[in-house]
Amino acid sequence: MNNPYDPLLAHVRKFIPLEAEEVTALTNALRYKKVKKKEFLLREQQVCTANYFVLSGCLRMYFIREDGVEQITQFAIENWWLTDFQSLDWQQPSRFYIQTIETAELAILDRDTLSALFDHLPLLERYFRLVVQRAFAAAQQNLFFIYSSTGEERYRRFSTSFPQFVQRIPQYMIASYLGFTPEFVSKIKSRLK
Amino acid sequence: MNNPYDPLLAHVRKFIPLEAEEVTALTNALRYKKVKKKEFLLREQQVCTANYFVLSGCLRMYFIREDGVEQITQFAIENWWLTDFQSLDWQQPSRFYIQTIETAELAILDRDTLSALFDHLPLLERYFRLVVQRAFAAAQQNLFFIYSSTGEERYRRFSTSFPQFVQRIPQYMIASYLGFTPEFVSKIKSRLK
DNA sequence: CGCGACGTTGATTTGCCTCAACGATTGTGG
DNA sequence: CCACAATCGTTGAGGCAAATCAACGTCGCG
Repeated sequence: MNNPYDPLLAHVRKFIPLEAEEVTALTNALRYKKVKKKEFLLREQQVCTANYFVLSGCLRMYFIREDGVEQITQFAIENWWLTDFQSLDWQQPSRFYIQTIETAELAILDRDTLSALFDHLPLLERYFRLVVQRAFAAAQQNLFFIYSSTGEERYRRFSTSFPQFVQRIPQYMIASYLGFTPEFVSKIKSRLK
Repeated sequence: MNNPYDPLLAHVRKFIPLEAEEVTALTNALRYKKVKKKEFLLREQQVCTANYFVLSGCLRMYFIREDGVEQITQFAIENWWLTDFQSLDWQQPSRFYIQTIETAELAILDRDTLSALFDHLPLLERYFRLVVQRAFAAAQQNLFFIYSSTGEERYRRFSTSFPQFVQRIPQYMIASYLGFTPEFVSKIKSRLK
């Protein structure tokens, strides 16, 4: 009964009920993949073909600014989906990279498989509607953070709201996500003591 | 056959097919409202109860920063949905205001009505999944803009990508949305000539 | 007409970046 | 197991983009 997708099945069940045969259909649609640290799931210019669910480990999504600096836009830890919808929906080349920060175990849903699965399991539309809605709410929240007050304040709120990220993720990546330089984060930290 | 919801029905049909009786069900679930300039649909601390579709006119969503300045996070013109999902999903007090910029005609879907409608019209889950997915992609795109290059460049990209906004919306609101002061926008514009 | 809302322009200030040098830690091959 | 390089974090000096503050022009509207 134990299978590697258990965290995902539990996540789905938080939103919709699942019959035994539906579990089978869903499980058959998934691909399992174990990925080493710093491997890429998506690179700039590639067309994104899948949605990634993190069973264990940690991912980041980022793009390269014109000045050559990496700009992180999202992290994903256990129980988060990550993909570039802009590329996935319209099959356009992506402007983003998706890369593992730590060794990770993933449940992968390919675009075509998923769209077939929806016809079989209509309630899954609700699950993904709610998941994307939640992600969108998080993006709105993120905008709220970005524009609230000073950089120092922003760092303080981030590290109190998401201490699990501050522990796991290197400081220069936190800096990138918050939109400033590693040096500046360092100076903020020394000021906070 | 002509009814005020036509733009919305057309929008839905871009994503899913609609039978005549489904049109009736959907239409019965909607509320029509004509709203004057500068009226509020949501204020800070209120719990958001509905999702708003713009039939005509223009809305903005914003919050008040700690220093008292209004920070706009989204605009909505014809054929866009706007709501605070964070407040709507978990029935929390909102941190945002939603206000009309121009006189507007709205199609309103109340939270409870919508959830009943989903059981009746399962395909509507797909419609909203795709709409929210599209909104989320736009939010990702917005983050990309925010962190790409300088303020001047950002203004330039915005005004070439969304000229319809620059025409309709007062300059100080564009400034707020882009995250800088009205004075600065003014200076950029003079530099661009 | 006169007032309030909006936009412009200039002088000054400041938050964060840039650049550079220097510890601390990690990991890797001999 | 050590030597050495690479990676990551810290600290300080100087610079720049955008904010702040203030004054003035202009338009629309009661």
